Amino acid sequence: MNIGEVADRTGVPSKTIRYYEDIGLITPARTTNGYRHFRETDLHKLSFLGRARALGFTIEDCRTLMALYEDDTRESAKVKQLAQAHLDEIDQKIAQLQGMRATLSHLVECCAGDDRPDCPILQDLGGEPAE
Amino acid sequence: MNIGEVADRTGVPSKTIRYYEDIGLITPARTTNGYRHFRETDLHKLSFLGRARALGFTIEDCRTLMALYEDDTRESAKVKQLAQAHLDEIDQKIAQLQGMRATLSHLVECCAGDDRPDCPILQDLGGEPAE
DNA sequence: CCTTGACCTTCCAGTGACTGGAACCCTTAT
DNA sequence: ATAAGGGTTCCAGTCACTGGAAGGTCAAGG
Repeated sequence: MNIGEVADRTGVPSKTIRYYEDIGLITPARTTNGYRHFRETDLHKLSFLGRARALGFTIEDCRTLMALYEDDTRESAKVKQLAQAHLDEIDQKIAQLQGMRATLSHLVECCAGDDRPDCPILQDLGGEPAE
Repeated sequence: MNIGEVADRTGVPSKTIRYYEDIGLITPARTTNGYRHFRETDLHKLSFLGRARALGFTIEDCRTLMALYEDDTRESAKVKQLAQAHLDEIDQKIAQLQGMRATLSHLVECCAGDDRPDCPILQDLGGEPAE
């Protein structure tokens, strides 16, 4: 299978697939004309990567997860630890965004949003405490 | 005032201050020895930038916001529009992260996390639907 | 006067995870 | 013969910094 079809079937763009080969996440075979030749295992790996990335795991996490996936003697504790750490990061990000959201939505509500220059958003950014 | 003190007082790192000058967000004066010389207005701008960045505005948004801040004839509607658009983005990000969080926390809960290899997290990433 | 240490300067490279584009090769159909 | 639609490599750009090297400046202490 060529890269285009793989991209279609896994949802991972060709560019990204080439990039993943570059950084050693996959190692597709080559045909005599130099084209990449993808087997089922490559498809499977790419789908795995796509899902892991969609869950927000970093590339390095994905590398580790793939290694664990292919290791029959793994301890599930390692996987769980990685996932839990990632979950904690997600929670932190959510909390940070919610903090931003709270401040910003308050400011947006306070701003008249008309043709006059008075603006509590700019006042706040300028250092005047918003009420 | 030199860059170090400005960094301390605004909370914006020296490196970042130099970067902001580089991209034209601030234009501090120079003393004869080549050191940057910061006035109160520069401090004020940097604090403004620090707060805007903390709210997650992009650098380009900050540029626009600063221009509006310094424009006495601005229409607050423009500021509000920018802030609202950013708020929408934040909401999208939060939603995306909460989606990840939901899936991941479910998987983490399902995983025994012991010395055995069985792991619903990897099963799911590998394409076997999680229950 | 010399040195030490804490500043400051510029410039270049790297981060993460791609993405866009140029320049070129291969295959198939018309 | 040629055109379309694949594929290939390689280089540059994204965003907002951050780290580090190599060197200039300044105030204090010996």
